[in-house]
Amino acid sequence: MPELPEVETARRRIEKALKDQRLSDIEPDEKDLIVYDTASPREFREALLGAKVIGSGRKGKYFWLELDRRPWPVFHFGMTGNVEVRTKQKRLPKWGGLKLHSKSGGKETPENQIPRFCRLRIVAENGTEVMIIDPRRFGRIRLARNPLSEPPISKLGFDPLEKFPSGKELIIILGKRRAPIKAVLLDQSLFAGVGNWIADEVLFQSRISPHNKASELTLAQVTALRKALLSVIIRAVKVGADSKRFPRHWLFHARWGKVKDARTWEGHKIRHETIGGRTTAWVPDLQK
DNA sequence: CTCAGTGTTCAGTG
DNA sequence: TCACTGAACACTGA
Repeated sequence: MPELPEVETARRRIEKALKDQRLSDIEPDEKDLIVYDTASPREFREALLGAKVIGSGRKGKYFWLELDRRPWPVFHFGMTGNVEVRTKQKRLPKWGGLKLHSKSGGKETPENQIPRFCRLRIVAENGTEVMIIDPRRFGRIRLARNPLSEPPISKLGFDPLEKFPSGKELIIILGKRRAPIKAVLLDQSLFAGVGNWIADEVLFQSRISPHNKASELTLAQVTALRKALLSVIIRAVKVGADSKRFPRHWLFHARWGKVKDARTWEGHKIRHETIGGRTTAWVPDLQK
């Protein structure tokens, strides 16, 4: 579920698992189960093998590991990427000699198997394993000498957990955009890390219709939007992107409810339609 | 069998 | 050049 909170949570988990460790294995060796944008799997492997992890970083939906030498690996989870960490003392078998867990559904992967849809395994010298899981394979990996200063990260806009424009600054930025605010919120060159559910949640909480042209929002609306954006993201990060711990009143819990045409939020009908190329859930009764 | 899906990129249009 | 739109990508689960 990779929007900013999920990516930030993954980054923290990976840093905790690998910090101060040397990397002893990267698998698979040659097969590219995940797309490498700037390096072959072999180059990627060579860049990481033997290097020590000294930290990590993130901007928007990208994150990277800081090593004791360059370049560094940069990750993007695409639509369905995630991470699984194992801190076993005993290593799993080598990739080539084992079958991936093939059971679908919520079944636990047996300890002696690699999880279904695992695309990359990073092993540290103490046996800790970090596995990138990505069913749909929209995830991307690249190498960068300085992730923040080169594309695609250098093209990102404001990360809400770092510097973020004031309401008055936002009015000016949005004033140039004729597209629906929903589409503009998804523009990573403006709001790095905002994804589909966050955009919907933020519009809902600030009571703004996703159809409004960005340039036509009032200062009061932009101020409310800004406040909701920061609070939703900060809160989601605080609970480790665990949606079960999102506040009860969030639209999130209702937007994909089970009964198809009966989804409501406190009695108000939720409408689903495509805006800015993405399915949008909103509450016309409340969002103007 | 068909279709939507928590993202990004690229081609085409205005 | 910029802003914007829609298709493509890969694959599962409803």
